[in-house]
Amino acid sequence: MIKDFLKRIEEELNEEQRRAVCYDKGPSLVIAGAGSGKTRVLTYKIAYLLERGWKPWNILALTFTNKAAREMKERIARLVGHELASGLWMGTFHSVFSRILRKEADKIGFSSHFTIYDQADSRNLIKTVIREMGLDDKTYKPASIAAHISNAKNRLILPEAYLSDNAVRMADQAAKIPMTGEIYLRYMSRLQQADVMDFDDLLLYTYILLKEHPEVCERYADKFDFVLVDEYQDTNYAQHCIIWELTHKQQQVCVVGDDAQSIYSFRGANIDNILNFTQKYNNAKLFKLEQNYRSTKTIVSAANSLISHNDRQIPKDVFSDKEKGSPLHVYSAYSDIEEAEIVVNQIAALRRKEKMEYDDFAILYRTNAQSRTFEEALRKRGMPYRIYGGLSFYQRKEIKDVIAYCRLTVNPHDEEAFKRVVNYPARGIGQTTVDKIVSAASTDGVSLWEVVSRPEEHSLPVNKGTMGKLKSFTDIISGFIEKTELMDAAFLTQEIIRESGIMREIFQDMSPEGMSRQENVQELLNGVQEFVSRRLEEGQSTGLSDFLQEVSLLSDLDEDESDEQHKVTLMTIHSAKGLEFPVVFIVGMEENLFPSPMVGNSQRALEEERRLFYVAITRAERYCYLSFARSRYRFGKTEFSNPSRFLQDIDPRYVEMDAQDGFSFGQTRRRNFASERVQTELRSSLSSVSKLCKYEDEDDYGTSYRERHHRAYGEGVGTSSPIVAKISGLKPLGSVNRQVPIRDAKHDDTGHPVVPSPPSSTGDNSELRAGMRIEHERFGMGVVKAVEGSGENTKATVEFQNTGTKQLLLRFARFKIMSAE
DNA sequence: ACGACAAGGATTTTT
DNA sequence: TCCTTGTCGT
Repeated sequence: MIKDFLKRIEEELNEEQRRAVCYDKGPSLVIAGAGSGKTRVLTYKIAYLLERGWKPWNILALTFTNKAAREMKERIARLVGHELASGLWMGTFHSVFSRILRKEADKIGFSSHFTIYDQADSRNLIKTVIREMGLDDKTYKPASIAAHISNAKNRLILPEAYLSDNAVRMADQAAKIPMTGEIYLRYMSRLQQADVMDFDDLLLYTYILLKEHPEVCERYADKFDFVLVDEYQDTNYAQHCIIWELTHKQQQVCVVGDDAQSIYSFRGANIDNILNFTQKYNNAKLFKLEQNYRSTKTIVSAANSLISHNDRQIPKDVFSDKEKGSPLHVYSAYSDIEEAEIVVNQIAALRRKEKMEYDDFAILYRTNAQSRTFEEALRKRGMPYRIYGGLSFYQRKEIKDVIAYCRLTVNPHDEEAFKRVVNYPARGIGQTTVDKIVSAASTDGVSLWEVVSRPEEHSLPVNKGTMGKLKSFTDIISGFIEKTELMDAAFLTQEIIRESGIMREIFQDMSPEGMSRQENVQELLNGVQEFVSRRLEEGQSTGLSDFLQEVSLLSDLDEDESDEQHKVTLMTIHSAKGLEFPVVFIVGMEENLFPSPMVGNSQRALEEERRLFYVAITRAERYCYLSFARSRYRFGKTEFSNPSRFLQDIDPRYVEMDAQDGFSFGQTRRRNFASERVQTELRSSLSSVSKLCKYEDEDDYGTSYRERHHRAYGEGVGTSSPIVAKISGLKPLGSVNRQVPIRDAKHDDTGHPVVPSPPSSTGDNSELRAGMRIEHERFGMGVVKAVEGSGENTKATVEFQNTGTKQLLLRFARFKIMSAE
């Protein structure tokens, strides 16, 4: 068994990768250059440990995204089987820690059903606190205070320490926000009061738990015999410290990352974690994966020459064995409109000459605002495209509303959820009433829910009519709470949508925006249903609380690959990290845009922008185009700009200038001033043209009617375009998904909640034997590997063609037997 | 309590 | 420009 695996390692990994995989004699740092097979090393390493007899439940693997965790789990399952892989402790920092925190919740003053505030909730609460303290929210800007607090949490500074830290005090004084510490203190106690944590708390409290309860710390440190961390360059101080607490005793930790791709400092990531790792773990072994399997020699060399301008980095020599390839092309455009045209022309030319598909191209930019001109240019040419960025699925109002009801049901003390839905749909409970509730709550030191469910005891000064309205609201929520034990998440969510009045509110609005809201809610219901089916098959609980735990830490729904068309990709460089494309256009290479003007004089910040550029270049497999515009429409008027200094950071040997116009780094040339009016006129005529043909040839266009409406109404296509893609595949409204009968549910006897019957399986599955081929409703075609257990607990191990090996509880699994062989 | 209008602000965003 | 936020009037 292990022999086979070693042979596989021999065949599929290069020498350095193999060394990194097989090293298990202590801490190690794997510096993985761009495109060097980082994920491959991580997955093989975990598989190797399993083959060597380490137990999956003793291995902890941490990632930053759910997607990364999921993909890695799948790849490991393919190597060692689903059975072993499913026992791994693998997930995002936040999801793994929230799991631990729920288990140990009583030790840190929370219940195991605590809910989670997203950034908006947290900001709202901070705003409330600022106002309650009588401070001016022009001086104390909630967003900025929230950033200060988040920073403090990421650096493990509690309110008490914050208040007594002199350096911090001076800094806040200088910034004219001396009360920040007090706001922080109140904010924290308010969260605890509501039995809620924000994203940063999931890290902060995990650290506190480990520090204040040595026996707990020891338990987990002993449990996790091996800890692996992906994207280590993006960890913050808190994450670093937690990892240290868990690993310093056993010293079995492997962190993987690339310091050259550290681009999230604005979210607290600290590049020093990776730079100083070998000092912190002083016998740590360093591996460098330097062979790039993605890009041409020229692209790799160009990227190297760029990044060599950074001082703070781990020396490495990334190289490629691929063809030399063509140089990076730099285009100079007169305007942003022309820049877009150049890009679009180039796409057309390459498609023709090199037989490329639209999805071979990516247009990468520094800021989302730049997408528009490209969108218009692509649309004008009838080229299909997809824009990532903008509002994610779970940030849409209608989704947040439903989730807020769910949160309130699971944790009625959740303040932000309460405020969000107490008057939605409108039930005549206005701001004044809410203010009274809040004030009564803070006088008595209880939650809003506590006040409204026992108004007499907390002397709530409202009139009879309002009291009645509050009563009917609490009755609705109490009704949901009673059902949490009886219904699964899918049924309860439907119930919530129906009984809360959200359905009436949303499903009568037939405007295009209304339709899209309906579809989103529908999509959420499908998601809950999928969650429930999956958990049933895996024999796990399916309550609303379980669903909420998962969904609170999800940023977007899974991408639906099935109806994937060939489309040009438009996204920010940040969101392109980890991806690759045969052809990459990096646009807007201008001073005042990239590097961002926000970097100021900070060397550190400038180096991060340079790393961002490095990330952008290294996304390209074969061709990389850079472009800048000498004039750009920004904030309503035309601005002139100079080429980015970063263009000079690339060794000219790897760059080719656009023939028609070399570029100078001096002043913008005068002809641009002369053409300002022409540009403006051109712009308005173009936009009117594009208005005229807006809905023409819809089917061939990148965005559908609906997608454009999302944007037009500020709902964003978003990272959500996968969702939009899903939506367009949905049935028109009125026909409702069979599994989630919103309409039909009206006829249910809602007065008597029942335990839902599990999804009916397609027939008697007792016939199932190993070797049979089946077609599963969601997982597709598969072969039965084994059947074990009896009666209700009969389980089958099935190897699916595309989705890996899964264990199914026959009682719940939905599949058809295709053949006996 | 809600719609209409004005003013101000405007990176990047894995959880 | 375009989006969010706040104020004002009904």
